[in-house]
Amino acid sequence: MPKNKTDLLTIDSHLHSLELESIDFFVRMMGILGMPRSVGEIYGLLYFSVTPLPMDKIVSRLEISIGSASQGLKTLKSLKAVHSTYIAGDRRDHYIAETEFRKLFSSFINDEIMPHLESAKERISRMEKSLTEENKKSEFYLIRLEKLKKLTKTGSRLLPALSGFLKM
Amino acid sequence: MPKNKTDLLTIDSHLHSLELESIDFFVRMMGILGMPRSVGEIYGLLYFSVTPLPMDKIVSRLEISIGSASQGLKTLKSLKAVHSTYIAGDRRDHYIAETEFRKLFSSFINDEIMPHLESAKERISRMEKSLTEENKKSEFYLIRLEKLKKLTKTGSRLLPALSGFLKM
DNA sequence: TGCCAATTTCATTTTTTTTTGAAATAAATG
DNA sequence: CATTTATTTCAAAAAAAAATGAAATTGGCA
Repeated sequence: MPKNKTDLLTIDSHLHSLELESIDFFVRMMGILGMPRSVGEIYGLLYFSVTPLPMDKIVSRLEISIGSASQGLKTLKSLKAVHSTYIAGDRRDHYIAETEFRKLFSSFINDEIMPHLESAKERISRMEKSLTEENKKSEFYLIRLEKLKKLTKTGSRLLPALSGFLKM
Repeated sequence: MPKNKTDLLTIDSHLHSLELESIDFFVRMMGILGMPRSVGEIYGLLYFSVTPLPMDKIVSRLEISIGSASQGLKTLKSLKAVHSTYIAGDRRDHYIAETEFRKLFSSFINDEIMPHLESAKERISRMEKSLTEENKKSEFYLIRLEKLKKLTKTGSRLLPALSGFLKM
């Protein structure tokens, strides 16, 4: 039983409406970035948690499996969207949401987008190699290839710079 | 039977290696944007097609179903990534890839991202309403809400402006 | 060192998304 | 206006992605 009103926010079996909205918010946000539901749920829960939460609390409050929780936290850690903190006398890891979205975007871009852009460049080289002598004389093919190169070049310059613009 | 070498690129049953690379390229690109495989395939094929292609050619060359082709073209049309063109004496629509990626991004942002940001704002209002009197006194909750507001504000300013920067 | 709680892994199940193709619809032609 | 051709729709099937939870592993601590 909760000792007082404030404790209502931390009972295992109950999600406060603020938390529900937060979870909903981040499930959709993460969804835009192609992240699975569980990742958004976990981040949404942590975002409004005053105290760091251990995995088993996350599992019980969100009612998700420990597998999902573990995998979701792994993803969030790799994105630097959460980090764990030490709590004296407790061997469990306790997680805190990183609230500087700039950092979050930055690692998302680096981890999820840039590798694709790198391999895209290789693919364009292969396209150039597979141009026949015939095609090489054609404006059409040369222009389209040029556009693809510009696309990847713009992408690999602009995207990493983007997070620098943000002040959040 | 093809009349000459150039026609090799347009035989139904055969995809030139340039086309294969192009399809691969755009399947992955569209994948990043959360688009299904078929959408990337169709765009990839059209991107290096000198002549506009009717749906049935797309179906036979990519070996996809007419349902996929129809749905994929619908998606691409709504993104302004392709448009159809009139060919005299042929009642089929013939499709051309839009190669100004700036336009493509612009409509992607408007169609796929902005609506989410709009509803995110509503969700934040609901969060404010569900703050208890207790919470309202807490720096913690107020700061987190402030950050969410800044996030959506930055998003809805920056994203539409982004395509303006691009010269592609 | 051996035990035990915490976490990760991964084969399986469930859910969601995408594709398929037949039927319905629309649109041009004779 | 009947017919043929092109396209869309949509229920069912297939494929892909995500969640589950038991077993394996890790790592602290007694």
